[in-house]
Amino acid sequence: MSSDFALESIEVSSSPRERFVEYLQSKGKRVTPQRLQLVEHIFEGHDHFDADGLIDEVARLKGKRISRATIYRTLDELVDAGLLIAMSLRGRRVYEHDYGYPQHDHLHCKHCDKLIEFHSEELQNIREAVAREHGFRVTSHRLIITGVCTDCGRKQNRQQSPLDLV
Amino acid sequence: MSSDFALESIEVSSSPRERFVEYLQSKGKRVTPQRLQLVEHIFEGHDHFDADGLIDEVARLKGKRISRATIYRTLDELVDAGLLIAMSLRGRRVYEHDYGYPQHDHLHCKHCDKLIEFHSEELQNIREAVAREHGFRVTSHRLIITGVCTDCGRKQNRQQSPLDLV
DNA sequence: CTTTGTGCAAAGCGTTTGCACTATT
DNA sequence: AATAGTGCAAACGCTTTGCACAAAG
Repeated sequence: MSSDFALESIEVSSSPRERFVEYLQSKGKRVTPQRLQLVEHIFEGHDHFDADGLIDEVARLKGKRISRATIYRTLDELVDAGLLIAMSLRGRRVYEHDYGYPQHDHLHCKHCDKLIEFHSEELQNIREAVAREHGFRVTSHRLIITGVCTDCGRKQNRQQSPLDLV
Repeated sequence: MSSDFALESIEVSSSPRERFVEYLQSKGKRVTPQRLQLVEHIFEGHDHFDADGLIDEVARLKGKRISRATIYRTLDELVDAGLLIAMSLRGRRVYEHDYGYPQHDHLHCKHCDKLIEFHSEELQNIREAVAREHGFRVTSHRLIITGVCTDCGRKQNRQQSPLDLV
């Protein structure tokens, strides 16, 4: 409390890699090159991705080869560790960074599949009000607003999405 | 325009079966016993269901036997016809009545998988505001609030859900 | 009679798993 | 040395599809 670095203990800003290592150690799991390479790659910038895309990207990475199985297993661990959030979109799993990101929801363009983030304070209130009303203990929510983004709207939206499944 | 039944063309309240038949005919599709049996069964009361449950139920129905393939194909048609809405939950498709139901969203209990419906007027406003802000043309939205329902909460929530995927 | 729908079984797609081998602890 | 992780390929669960036969228009 009276440390020179008191503020640091509130504003811990460790890297995703560090957080993941901590998590692994706290669970008695091992720190492997594959796991490290994956956290680092995933947090090098791109935000929304699926396992398949990741497999492709990682395939042409310099380091150790990483198998499909390990990628799926590591993604689960990153979700457990609170570094990633998973959601289901068109029947496949999509991941996004959780660590260091403010709570948000998504606009989903059904033409180009793009995800646009937004934040709404009021949504939090709705969530609480509804939960209270139904005696429900909330752990999370997911709001996806589906439609057509500006770019695709301009393209006169020629084709219709075959299946309107959100 | 000057018909005796001008009002009827605004407030048509036909049954799901009638609507489906209209839809099929308008598309040049055929009205088959399987399709009719399915609409009727689906709109006989139960609200949220998946293809598998439907297959089981239909299996012990008196009428014509209906194959898995036909059930999947007909569900797609019912969605196209605007009678059902499909959503993805834990990686599987779940359907619910759209025809004759007011717009609503869901609380999803991750223990017992129950879906509870609720309606929020404010959510519509959020939706519009966000869309306007991003130049997005909205066609639909889906809000799922995940947590533990009253019943499961009482049972001291012993076990944790293995995968927190919404 | 033409054309679409059905049932079957096989294929597809994303994800998971069993197992022998490798590597971390 | 003991135990957990990896890669591989096979298995899985849900959904879709190709094809020959049946039936609606």
